[in-house]
Amino acid sequence: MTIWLTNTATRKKEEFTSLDPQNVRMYVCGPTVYDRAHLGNGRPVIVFDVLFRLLRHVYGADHVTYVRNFTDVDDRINETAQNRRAAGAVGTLEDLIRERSDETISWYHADMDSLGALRPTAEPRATGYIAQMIAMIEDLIAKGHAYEAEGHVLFAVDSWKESYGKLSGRSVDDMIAGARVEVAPYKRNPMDFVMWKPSSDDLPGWDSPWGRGRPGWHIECSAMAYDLLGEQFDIHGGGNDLMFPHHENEIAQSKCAGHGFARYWLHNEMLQVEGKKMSKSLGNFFTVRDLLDHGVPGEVIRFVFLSTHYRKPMDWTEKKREEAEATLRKWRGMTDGVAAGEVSKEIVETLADDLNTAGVISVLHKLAGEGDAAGLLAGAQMVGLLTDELGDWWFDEADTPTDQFMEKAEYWINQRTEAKKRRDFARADFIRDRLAEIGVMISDTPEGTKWMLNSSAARVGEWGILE
RNA sequence: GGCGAGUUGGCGGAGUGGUGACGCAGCGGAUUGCAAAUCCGUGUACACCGGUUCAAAUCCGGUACUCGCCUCCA
Repeated sequence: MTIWLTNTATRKKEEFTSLDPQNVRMYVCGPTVYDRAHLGNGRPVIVFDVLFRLLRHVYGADHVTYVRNFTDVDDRINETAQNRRAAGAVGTLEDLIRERSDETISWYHADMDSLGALRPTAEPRATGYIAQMIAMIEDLIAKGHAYEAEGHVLFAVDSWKESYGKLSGRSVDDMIAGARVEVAPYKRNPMDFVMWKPSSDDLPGWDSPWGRGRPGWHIECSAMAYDLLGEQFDIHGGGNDLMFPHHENEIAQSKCAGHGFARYWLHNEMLQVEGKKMSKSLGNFFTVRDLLDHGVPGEVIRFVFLSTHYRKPMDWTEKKREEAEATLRKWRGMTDGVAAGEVSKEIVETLADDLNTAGVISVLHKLAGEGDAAGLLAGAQMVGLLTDELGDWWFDEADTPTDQFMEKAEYWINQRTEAKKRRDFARADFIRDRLAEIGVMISDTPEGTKWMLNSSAARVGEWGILE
């Protein structure tokens, strides 16, 4: 089985080979834990979860290391903590910062679990690797790739000028021409970026050779990847908005420290909402939790995400949500009580072709059309769909929520059957429509009336509307 | 301005040198008290202009348009 991946570093689809098939290593940039994850944050999580599953399938579940960090050094976290302290919260600033990060991480876990994402092998927090970052910065200074200025330590892009910008296809000179960089008199080159910056007393800080301060954003990934994955590893992933400057800076730091760093770079395209960029100003900004709370099952979100290739912009629309739900409802019904078969070769090959998840869904449709429930289930589970964990939103009569609900439902279905026998179709249709509102979906079959429960119905359990 | 991605039938979305993927919707039919579901049937698609080729939606060049990044936003 050959896996093909589009490597941003070469702009080509390449055959993937691992440095060590016994331990395939992948690093993905995780969230800054200042607030709930928005829907866009979910995309790389699902994309790289699928890759993780594929790698585990090909190399074995115990032979893949997947690291995804939590950035818990951030001014927005500090701000929340400061506000809480001002509002009378007890504890030191560090405690309050920790509290904020902890709660955000627990939300993130809950939300991403709802999308059916496996937990990575390791989820390091930046604050746990300050010593490693300091050591790396010292090394870069010693090697002449970084310098201290006014309490800051900056990376000197001129010391790496020939390679800086290669990943994102820019040159230092072009970027300076654009000149959208922070003006700071102490920078040798305007493109130089901060690896360490001083902290005032009301900000979190750690002692360092350059005084009490905190790390810049990029150094954490270089340090953690080195510590957890070694000098060189297989795959580095993230959203394509991170390509520049974040990934470019990671590369500069790590390569200049003498590390081989990542061999394959993967970037997912951005998410849009109804054709537009999701942003607070457009009023189309929402979190994963918002959707879940509005009754959109995590599995439906996952399906919609998988239906677009990861290198294309993905448009979240209400219509896609509806179609995804209808498809999943059908597949869930078809595979209910069925044991998963073998994952078809076609599924794995399609997935291995640069994570063609949309193609996989096509194959799943085909299997469904052929009535191959066992194959459908196995293939879907390969990409994290139709799993037990994501099935809570859907269940049929075999999984009746309560005996009372069951009794009520059967009572009214019998009432309807009686009405039908009397040829009182107005009464029968009334009952059917009300039951649908309550969440009981009826269908008459040659074997009698069957029903299933749609837990996302508007008035679940409101039997009063029938009486 | 610089860099990058994209443009496929009503909608979504694969594919990729040579028989109209697929899903949804639509239309016709079967079935049904009516529905739903299911089944059968049903579609002169590949932004535009050149080029290469026996053959291009697929390769090459250009144009237009859309989107993203260049601001510690995945």
